[in-house]
Amino acid sequence: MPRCRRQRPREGEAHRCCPLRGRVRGFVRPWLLLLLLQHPSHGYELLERFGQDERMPGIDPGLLYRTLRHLEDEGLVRSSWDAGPRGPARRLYQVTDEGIAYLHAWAEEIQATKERLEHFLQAYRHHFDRGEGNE
Amino acid sequence: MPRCRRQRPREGEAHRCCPLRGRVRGFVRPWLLLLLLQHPSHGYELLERFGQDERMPGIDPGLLYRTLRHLEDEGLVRSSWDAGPRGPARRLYQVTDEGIAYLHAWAEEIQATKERLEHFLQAYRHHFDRGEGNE
DNA sequence: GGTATTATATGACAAAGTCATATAAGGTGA
DNA sequence: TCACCTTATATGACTTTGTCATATAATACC
Repeated sequence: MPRCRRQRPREGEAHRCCPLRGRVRGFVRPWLLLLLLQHPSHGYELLERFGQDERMPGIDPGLLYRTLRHLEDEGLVRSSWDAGPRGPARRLYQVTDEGIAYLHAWAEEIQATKERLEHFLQAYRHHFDRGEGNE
Repeated sequence: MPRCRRQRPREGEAHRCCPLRGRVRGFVRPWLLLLLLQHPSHGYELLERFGQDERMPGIDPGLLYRTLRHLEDEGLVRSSWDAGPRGPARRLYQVTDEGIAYLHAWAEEIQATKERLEHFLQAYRHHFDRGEGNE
């Protein structure tokens, strides 16, 4: 795999290859909504729920908490402080009606994206299946 | 659909809703490599090829030209000036061996992403199929 | 009291995408 | 010749998404 040549490594450090390269992005928001719809959670728990299933995208804590805040700013989720059975209080999120409408729109978009990925894979396989024997 | 509340509209203009919202991104580079592999093109032609098929993601000219340059910086494509039959000279791109290796890696990643999207859609449908009758 | 765990959060930055606009060569017609 | 259109490449300012490192604070446990 080629390394990124644009990003200069920091002083005294090995070159750190761009981790984004090779990953389709923009998929965290609908997952958060769906997980919260399955049952209301706080950030830390969502972090664990994301980590448990490898079929879900990995997530960075900073991104998770910031995304939750954004979703709340936009009225897609609502939060309330909850003094759990132990540990510090946590912010419990749940999806609003607007959030559900948003999720439906997202699901359609994801369906379309899935079809585009399928089209790509089909074109990709077609190219290399045909080319294999001739080159 | 909810509107973005973070982005302020410009003076005298209607609020312009975030077009990114609701779209899975990060998919332009492999498409460029595959299109160029099908046959070498210059930027303007790629722009048209992207526009012709709705199963491909839309692309902005600025992003296209910049992405081509990045791919070249990274050694994934090579370019040469080509004085076409008419109009100004254009930069003709073709994929390198490194670019092909990169595309193969991308294809695996896209396969995995497609499966993650399927998993999302499945969980989404499962949630709403079950919930529909009860609410 | 000191340390680990639980929990939320911010700052600096990289990467991808959007929108507007600049620049320039070449073709065409008045 | 000049104005204007098409073809073609490119840059600047900005937003959004994601990464990595780190800060902060309450609670639990020894």
